Amino acid sequence: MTKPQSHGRETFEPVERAPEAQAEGFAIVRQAHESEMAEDYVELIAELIETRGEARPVDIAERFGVKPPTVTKNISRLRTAGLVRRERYRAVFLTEEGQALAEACRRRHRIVVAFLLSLGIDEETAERDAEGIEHHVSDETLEAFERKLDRT
Amino acid sequence: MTKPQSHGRETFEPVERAPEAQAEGFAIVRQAHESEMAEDYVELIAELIETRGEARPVDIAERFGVKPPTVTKNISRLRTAGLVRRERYRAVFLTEEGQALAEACRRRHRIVVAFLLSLGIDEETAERDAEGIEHHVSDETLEAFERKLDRT
DNA sequence: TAGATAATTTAGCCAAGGCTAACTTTTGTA
DNA sequence: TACAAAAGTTAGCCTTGGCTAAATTATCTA
Repeated sequence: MTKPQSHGRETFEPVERAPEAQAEGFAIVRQAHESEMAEDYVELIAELIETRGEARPVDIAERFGVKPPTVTKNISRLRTAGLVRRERYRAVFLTEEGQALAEACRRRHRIVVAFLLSLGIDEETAERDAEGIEHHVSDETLEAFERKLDRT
Repeated sequence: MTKPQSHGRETFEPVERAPEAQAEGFAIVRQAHESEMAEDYVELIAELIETRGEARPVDIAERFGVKPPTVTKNISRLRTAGLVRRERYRAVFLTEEGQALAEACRRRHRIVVAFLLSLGIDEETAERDAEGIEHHVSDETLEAFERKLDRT
């Protein structure tokens, strides 16, 4: 089934890593998961405000494929985190902090998508994979993506 | 702060996507999160068995940076899922299915790491980013990574 | 402008995956 | 071989992020 391959480490024994280093890596991944919700929301909210002037819970729910009560709950978490400002039963807006985060996330998202496209991946797949990948791309890796793009 | 860039879409308006397509993308990401635990565990268990003959909960806990009770709980979930076989108070082993999954995950992991290294990213960072990224790489994207590696 | 419809929230449920404290079993050694 | 230390489990707690059903508020339209 798995045809013999031959790039780099493929044939080496697994890289030996100190348990603590490995544990730290998993801690980073767990942490990334915790900020994913916030990042996805501010990103989408910024997009909705830009394209239609406001971000309504009903639209957020539709885009995420989630029910309205879930959005209400998450929005209130974002409010607690200081990323979002709003009045009950009204549309959602971003605080300064929320805007800054959204800006950074959208930039990263664009870079990841562009990078995947540059590998010859189709748009649909690039967009979907980027959604999951972007939250786990370190600054170093993002820079590497940019470098590759610039010399295309 | 953000210097003007110029790769691909960077300067375009956000890609307009149908809400359903976007929702499906997020559903896929959520699904990936649900299988992450299983994938990380079988991957590590396979590694431990290979390097020291058995996978003990205490070692699994250390590598993940997690407490033993968490490992017990998750192992029992894997058992329910048919990925793992074991007796109480004993080391953990993989079922056929578990081994197959571990094999696929390790292969994917190696490819992602090798690909990041090929971009000039340092080992430590490549290893850490791969940990998060690997679970969100589609078959198409994995193939694209392989193609790039093969022509290096 | 009143009443129907649409949007939002509240309350309460669930599973996942963390944790600590306390208990049991296994292992290693005096 | 008995007992101390190490490993594993159990019980019970917490937060996150889903859900449904039902209540409330806003909006649209006849």
